[in-house]
Order: sequence, then C-alpha cells, then structure tokens
Amino acid sequence: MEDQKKRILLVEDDPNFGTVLKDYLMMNDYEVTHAKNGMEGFEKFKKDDFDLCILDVMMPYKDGFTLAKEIREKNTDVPIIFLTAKTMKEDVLRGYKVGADDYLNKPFDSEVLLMKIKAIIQRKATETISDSKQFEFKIGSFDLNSKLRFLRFNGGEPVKLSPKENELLRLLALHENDLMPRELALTKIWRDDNYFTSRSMDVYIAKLRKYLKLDDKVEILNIHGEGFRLVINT
Amino acid sequence: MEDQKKRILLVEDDPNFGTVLKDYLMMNDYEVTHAKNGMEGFEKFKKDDFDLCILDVMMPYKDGFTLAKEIREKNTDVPIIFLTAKTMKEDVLRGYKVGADDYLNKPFDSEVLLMKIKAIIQRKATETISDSKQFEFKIGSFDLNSKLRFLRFNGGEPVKLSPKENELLRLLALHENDLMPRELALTKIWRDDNYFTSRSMDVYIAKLRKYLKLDDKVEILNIHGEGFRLVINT
DNA sequence: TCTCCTTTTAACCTTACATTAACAAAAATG
DNA sequence: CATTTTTGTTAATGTAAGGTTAAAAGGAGA
Repeated sequence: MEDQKKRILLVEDDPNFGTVLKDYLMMNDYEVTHAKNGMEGFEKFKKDDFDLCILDVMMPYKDGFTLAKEIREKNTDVPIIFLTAKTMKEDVLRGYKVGADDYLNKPFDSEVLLMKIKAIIQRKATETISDSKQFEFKIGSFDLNSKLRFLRFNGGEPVKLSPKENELLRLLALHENDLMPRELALTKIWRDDNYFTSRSMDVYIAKLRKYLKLDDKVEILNIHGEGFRLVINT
Repeated sequence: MEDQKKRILLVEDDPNFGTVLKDYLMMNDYEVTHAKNGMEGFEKFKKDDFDLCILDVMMPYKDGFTLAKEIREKNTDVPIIFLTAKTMKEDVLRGYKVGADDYLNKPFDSEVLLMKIKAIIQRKATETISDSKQFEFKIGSFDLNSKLRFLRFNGGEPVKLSPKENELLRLLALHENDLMPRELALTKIWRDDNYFTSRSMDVYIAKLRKYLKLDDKVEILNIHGEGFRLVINT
C-alpha cells in the first residue's frame, strides 16, 4: 500500500498553472495525470483508476461540476477536490451536492493542498477496507451480482436491477443480519439526507421486498428510527 | 427525531459572535453547547458526548489548538472544525496536525459552515463500521441485543424493543444487581429531569417488568427516592 | 420528437412510540 | 395515623416513521 504511489487525476485548463501544480504534486510522490479540459478529463478517468480527482470548476465546454457528476456516475467513492476561482458560495454548495470531499479557493497555498490530499486519501483508505471490492453475494436462495446488476433466484433467470435497487441491496447484504443504518444508505447512495430522499429509499425497500418475496427465508426488517436489517432465516 | 439531534460543542470567546452562531446552529436543528473559553470547553466536553466540536483558535488562556489536543487525548474520533481569524497558513497546518477535520476562515458564510458540518458528521457516520461497544447482555434467561433492539427469552422468538425501552434496559443491565440512579437514566436517556420525564420513565419501567416477567429470577426493584435495581436471583 | 426505464414526489394508510392523564398502591414524613 | 410524596400501572392521545401504490418528472437513446 505505502510503496504504491497514489494516483491523482488533475483536470485544469490553465496550462501554466496546471503544469506547475502537476510538477509540484509529482515532486511530492504522487503520480499525476493532467487533463486540459472536462472531456479529456472524463476520458482519462474512464481509462484508469485514480485515488483522487482534483477538478477546476471554471473550464470551457465542460465545467468541473458536470465532470464531477459524470465521474460520480461511474464511481461513487473516489474523492473529489474542487478548485474554485473565488470564494463563491454557490460553487461551494453545489460542490458538496455532487459529493465533493473538499474545495480550495485559488490562489491557495500548496502545502495546504498537500495536507488536504493526504488527509483525504488516508481517510478513504481506512474507510474502504472490505466494502469496495465485494460485488457478489449469496442471499438465501438468491445470488446478487452487484457489478452486473442482476439478482437470480435458485439459479433461474436473472432479474435486472436498477442502479439504486442494486446499491441498496448490496449495502443491505454487506450488513447481512445486522443493522444497516438509514443514514448510511442515504449518505452513500443518495448523498443527501432529507425527507424526500428518505421516502425514496422507503420506496426502494418496498421494491426489494417484492423481489425477495420468492424466498420466505429472506426478509428485510425495519428497526424503527434506525434503519433496516436483511435477515436470512435458516 | 427529537432524541437524535446531533450535538455540537461550540467553544468561542467572543460573546456576540458565539451567541449568534449558536442560535443559527440551533435553528438548523443541532443541539449546541456553548463554552466561552478553553477551560470551560474542556469541562463541558468531558461531561457529555458530542458529535462535533467547533473551536475558535484565538482564545485567551487556552487556545483552540491546546484544547483540541486535550480533546484528542480523551477521544480520538470526534470531528473538530477550527475557526481561524485570518488565512494563516501556520494555523491551518497546525490544525491538521492536531487532527482537525476542517477549518474555516472568519468571516465565513454560514451556509458553507452548515454544509461542512453536515458533510463531516455524515462522513463519521459512514466510518462507524462496528464499534465494539457493549451491545449484548445476558439477563437471566434473556438475551438483550441493544444494537438491534430485541430481547429474547430462552433462545425463542425475539421481542422488539422501542428505543426508550431498549436504552433503559441497557442502562439497568450495565448496573446489574446495583443501583441505577433515576437521575442517571433521566439525564442520559431523556436528557431532561422533570416531573413528566420522570413519570415517563416509570411507565417504561412498568413495560420492562412486563417483558421480564417470563423469568421469575429476574426483577426490577425500586429503591425509593434513589432509583432502580435490576436483580438476577440465582 | 417519442419511447422506455429509472427515480422522485405525492397521497393515503398503518404501525410504532413517547407522553400525558388518571387513579391506585406503597413508602416516607412528622 | 393522617397526609404528602413517590411509585405502579393502564389507557388515551398525538405525532412521527414506515409501507405501499400510483402518478409525475427526469434522462438516455432511438
């Protein structure tokens, strides 16, 4: 882990600033891929795995937020830091909405950036212990393939799951027989915790229950005010 | 939702600013304890559990960093946000060194602070994997699972407990065969000690007695004017 | 544009919970 | 022993959370 250089995707349209920043990061032992605009950024993102994305907000053609949204669709976990030109409140708030981990106002101090990078990467490292790599689950007589998004009963015809159905069921499966806190699903899947996302989640719970009805040993229980519990009765 | 308001410790020596900030946070559904200086801040921190600390850096007697260090010694997890008067790089870096989760330069936008608070608290929520606090108790022939909120008699069908039933029984179990002071339950569970909460607690004691009747070796005794005692007769 | 699929929002209903009231019983007080 | 205080218990009430279905809104691709 330590001996592997961390990979950073830097998307910054100002060629001077971008190059300087890239060099600075490389001097500090990061492996940096520099994209000059949003399109290129997304292309490079799809081709490689990164530990962190640093996105300029103000870019022609495709701004940082749009790019962030696209990135989030592919990967819900990768940390994102925004570079905003000024202290623009709207920018900051919008950034958090698309799941920013932090933002920095230009001009910023490079050491501060370094600290932030370190803090964020380390945080993700502790967070992502077992979670992120598990994609196949046995749930009673069901098989869930969370990568291909299908659920199969008794080895029969697989049912396709929508992205949200899939993520939610996966999260429940990761906590099999244990509490899966409401808050966890809302922050991880919906990235927001309010009345409506909460109701939306309840709708999805109902959908999952419908799928799982085929096996009466499998059920999703509610723990009032806390969350849900996927139990497999033996 | 009343009992799961997030609790914030705000340490800020400027009385005007502190009060305004406190009110603002309270308006946004946080429970705020306001300490006027570092000493008081530490005292209050020791007395209660907080979900987040917001510390002013510049304070007489005991500055925010020193306070943060003391807090970290007691609790390695609680998120800390610093308020720094100016963009002082040294401050920011020093802040990260003592384990800050974020910092804000005064003056700051209150909505941004709110977003940061939300983001940080949510992050901590997701990190909580399986804190090995004590959640399982053996009470005579009962098993109490305080995380999943159920009580099982003799390995049979578990009975669901309401949050208050659960907390109260857990507190009694933690003091098994010993006095569990009224006041303790009222301050810990009800967070308020008055005639009505006290009566409410008595109602819950009655409910618990009903559950526990199944095992005649288990009983909840009253110690008049003092509290209750969960005894397990052998 | 018009589909199809997904997600959100709305509506309505049920269940779960906590509080409060009311009255009875026990314990303390003096 | 009369009176006050505390506790035991049950029931009624009000509110919040969750279950479910359907309609509306959004989004991607034809």
